[in-house]
Amino acid sequence: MTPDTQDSFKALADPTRRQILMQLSQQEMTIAEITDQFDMTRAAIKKHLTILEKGNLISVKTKGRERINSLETDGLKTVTDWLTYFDHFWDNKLNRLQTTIANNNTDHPDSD
Amino acid sequence: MTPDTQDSFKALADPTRRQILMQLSQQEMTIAEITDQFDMTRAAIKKHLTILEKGNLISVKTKGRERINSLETDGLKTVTDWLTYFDHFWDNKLNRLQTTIANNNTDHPDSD
DNA sequence: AATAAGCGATACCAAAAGGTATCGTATTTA
DNA sequence: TAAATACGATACCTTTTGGTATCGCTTATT
Repeated sequence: MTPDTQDSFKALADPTRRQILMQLSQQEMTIAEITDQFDMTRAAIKKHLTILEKGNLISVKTKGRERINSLETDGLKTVTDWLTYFDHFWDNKLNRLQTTIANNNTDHPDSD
Repeated sequence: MTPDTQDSFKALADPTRRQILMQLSQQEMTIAEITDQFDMTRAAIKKHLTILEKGNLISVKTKGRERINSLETDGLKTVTDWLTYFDHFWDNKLNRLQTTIANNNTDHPDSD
């Protein structure tokens, strides 16, 4: 059950799916309820939900003939964890910028 | 110059492009240098770079006949900003979990 | 001046993504 | 029990995506 970064990023790459997540952050919803919010068929929404589930962004519980979808934070954590890799660059950005400006007129000597 | 969330998310949805970003977080690189790190043609890498640039994840400066690509934090910020929308859910997750457990035997009578 | 290096742009291709239509199944409800 | 509801699954279609091959332009290099 290794968190698959690719599945999570891919799931977030579609605007409809991101909107679904925002809806689900407000309340749990069945497939039909989600479909009502969009201009596409239930089958299309179901496909999106499958992708979101694979990306660990939602979880589903069955209740009679209904499937209730709710937000799952695991996939979001996978993505934010990946993004933290760049924190050190974020911190160093000002330094790099200053270095760039300092070296702006004099090209580095050995490549001339 | 509104930051286009879709472009940034889409740019991050490909594993090759994420790897390129990690490379660029270490050092600026030309297209040829990046290509050396991957098992695909320069044309393919160039396409990825164009998508990364559109997502505000890299910037390019021309130096003679070379194009030097460097990491740009704007696109990363666009994505992290979007993700912060779910912070409140993150905080409330324990609450919701407890509520779910409490309601586990008695089906909720209404949709509250 | 001739040649090599670094790159942009385009045409082209196979596979994946996003969508619809349709049929089947399980669960409520009248 | 019969009908409606909520959904799963599949086949099918069009567009997008990720890749190659190729040509040509500009900038070094000799």
